[in-house]
Amino acid sequence: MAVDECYYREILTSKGIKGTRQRIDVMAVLFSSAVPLTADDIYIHIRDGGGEKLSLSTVYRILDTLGQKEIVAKTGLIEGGKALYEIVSGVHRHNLICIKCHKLIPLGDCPLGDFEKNLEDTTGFRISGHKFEIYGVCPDCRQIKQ
Amino acid sequence: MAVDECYYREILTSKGIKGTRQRIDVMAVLFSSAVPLTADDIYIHIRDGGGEKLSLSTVYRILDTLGQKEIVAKTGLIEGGKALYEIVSGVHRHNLICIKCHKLIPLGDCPLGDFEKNLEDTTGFRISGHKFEIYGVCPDCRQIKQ
DNA sequence: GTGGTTGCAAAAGCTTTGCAATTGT
DNA sequence: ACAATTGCAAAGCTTTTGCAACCAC
Repeated sequence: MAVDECYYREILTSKGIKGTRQRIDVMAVLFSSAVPLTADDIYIHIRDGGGEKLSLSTVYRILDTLGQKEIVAKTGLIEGGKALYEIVSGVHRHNLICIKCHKLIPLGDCPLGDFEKNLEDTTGFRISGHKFEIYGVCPDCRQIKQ
Repeated sequence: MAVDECYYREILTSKGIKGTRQRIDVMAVLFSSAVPLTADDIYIHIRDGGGEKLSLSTVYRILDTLGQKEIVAKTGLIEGGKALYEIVSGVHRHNLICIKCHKLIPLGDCPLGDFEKNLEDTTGFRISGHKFEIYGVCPDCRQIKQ
């Protein structure tokens, strides 16, 4: 995917940082994921996928750097004790998470626009964003019924 | 507050676990807090407050035990790398969090009941709960304007 | 008295950091 | 060429765990 690669490199250089192989790989994984990922998820994905050389500490450093450039955001949520990261994008996504099989289903719309607007008026906060995850049991796991 | 103490002890024994000094202290701190707390918050509060003897690992163990008894819940959110815990209550609470000073303002209502009901119908999930936190800049920090 | 709990210290994660080697511009 | 970035290993966190001492029932 040379096209994507150029795109990611362009984003990086436009923010004044180098377009390294490792940064591009991390961005590619995050951009192609519908759900937030842990640093370890990203590390495993790149190591087992492309076969590129990469260390876990580099992933952490890249996530931190991309966070400062507002390309990536730490979600503030944890999964199994690990922090979750996602691409910052105009599109607003939330997930439906199965508490049995841990499947994540991305939801299309965000129903919270009006609520936030109302909140700005009543509290004086300038609202910059929110985290919203819904938990339940997915249809498959309901059938298994254990 | 002997009254509260009896109340907490009663909750514990009704769940089949012992009403120890440490458990009662932890419950007292959590019940009196409007916002979720870290294990360390609770530890410091008890150690510096009542002067009772307590170790941090005990706080973690108590939070785990109370979690299994569904008296307390790990929120799934992190604050400065530490997990947050809160009392499980029928009342549904969410927080407005200032990204500058990290103040947490509890919000009264949960606007998500209808949304969840709708989601159950369209996805087949049985929804059991959700996490919802809103981020922004509080009025104080907007004035400082840095 | 007895089993459940605690304290302490050590271990086990996740994440960060120092430093020499490497790489992108 | 040079500064930025990476890899490795070690350190720094929070959280968990083993075990002897202790305490609520």
